[in-house]
Amino acid sequence: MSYESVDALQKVLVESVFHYAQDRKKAAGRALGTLVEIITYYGLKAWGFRDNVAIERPLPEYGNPAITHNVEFSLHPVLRRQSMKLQRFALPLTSKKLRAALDAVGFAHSDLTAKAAQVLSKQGVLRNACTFGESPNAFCIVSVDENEEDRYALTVSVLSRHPFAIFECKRVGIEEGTKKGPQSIEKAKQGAYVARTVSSLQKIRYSDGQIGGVIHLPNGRLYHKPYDELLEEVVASRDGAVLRDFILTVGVVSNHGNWFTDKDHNKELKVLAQSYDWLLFLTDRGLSEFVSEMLLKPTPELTDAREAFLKSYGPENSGNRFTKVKMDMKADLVLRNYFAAHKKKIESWFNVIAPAKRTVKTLQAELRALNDKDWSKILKK
DNA sequence: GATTCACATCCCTGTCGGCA
DNA sequence: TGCCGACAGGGATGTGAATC
Repeated sequence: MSYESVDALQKVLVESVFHYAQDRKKAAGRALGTLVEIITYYGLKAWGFRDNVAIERPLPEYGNPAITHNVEFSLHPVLRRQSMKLQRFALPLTSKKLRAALDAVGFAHSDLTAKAAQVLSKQGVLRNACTFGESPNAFCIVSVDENEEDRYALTVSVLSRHPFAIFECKRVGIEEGTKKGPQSIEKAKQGAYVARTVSSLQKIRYSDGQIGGVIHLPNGRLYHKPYDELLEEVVASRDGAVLRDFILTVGVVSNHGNWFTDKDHNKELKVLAQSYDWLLFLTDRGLSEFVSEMLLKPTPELTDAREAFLKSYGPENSGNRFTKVKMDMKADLVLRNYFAAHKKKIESWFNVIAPAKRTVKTLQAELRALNDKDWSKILKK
């Protein structure tokens, strides 16, 4: 059985999983939001950005550091990287033990202030993109690559504090009893505000209705052009003056029957589309295919993910082990394999709403181009 | 040293009611 | 009917104290 609409699917989750909650629909909606985040995160990993991704980092507004926003996923330049293996290792893996292991392989980290964290718990729950050290300009994350019995392979990455791209996920359900909707779109506007305030490349409206882009250069000049043209120029640039504070902003919203048709995008969708550099729609078909294959009609390759999801909810759950941050180790492995094995199918789950006539492939190419810049040179002022 | 718990804070999602 | 402010429940995360 496949579900055409996410609303129908949400109702199935209400009955089958969230029957214990006071507000069953709200709990199911929250869980669907978590699934959109997980699809985005594991998608980014499959695209090759695992070592670049940080989760829920505070990001200051451009030129206004007094206000920061926690950003769901941010992609940062990798300044240093270290692969390592732990043999005959007893869990839990804490940041303290990790630092001792780094000392043993001669990886310098004294410039980073230690941050306590649990990389992998005794119960086999890992922390994705676990941050365990920070400095004014950089921070350090670790990923668990492989595990066999008591042996673990890890990758430690020192990332520049300033990201080159951010991703924000939003999901909005339909309000019961309304024909047009949704009303709760006000929440999605919060994401739009963040998208418009963090990057040095800012949007202005021309009198003819077109959107222009403007960057305030270090020499005091305002450099402006039609937005799409300037965006393309910045992504292709090697000039530190335009790249240093630039952030490519990407929104990922889950599909909703009332939000748009091929001919008509409603007002709220237009707000989002003109706020992010890229706005991706995770379609009903995509989200329902993932939920069906993982939960409702589970395929063997996702069994461990299903178990982790079901263990995470219910009146007697002992902590969530299926979120973008905390993930069951077995579930993590099957998700990584699934997203790597079905790249093409998963890309087809997304519609590109903005920019017009572009594809997900182009977004990947832009992210790779940004990642490949000589950041150590660009970030030197 | 690791784990558990309480608490605070923030974010996500859904709904209600007042107003024009 | 559309818009918007306000509120509420659920959940994620960080911190620090207590406990194992």
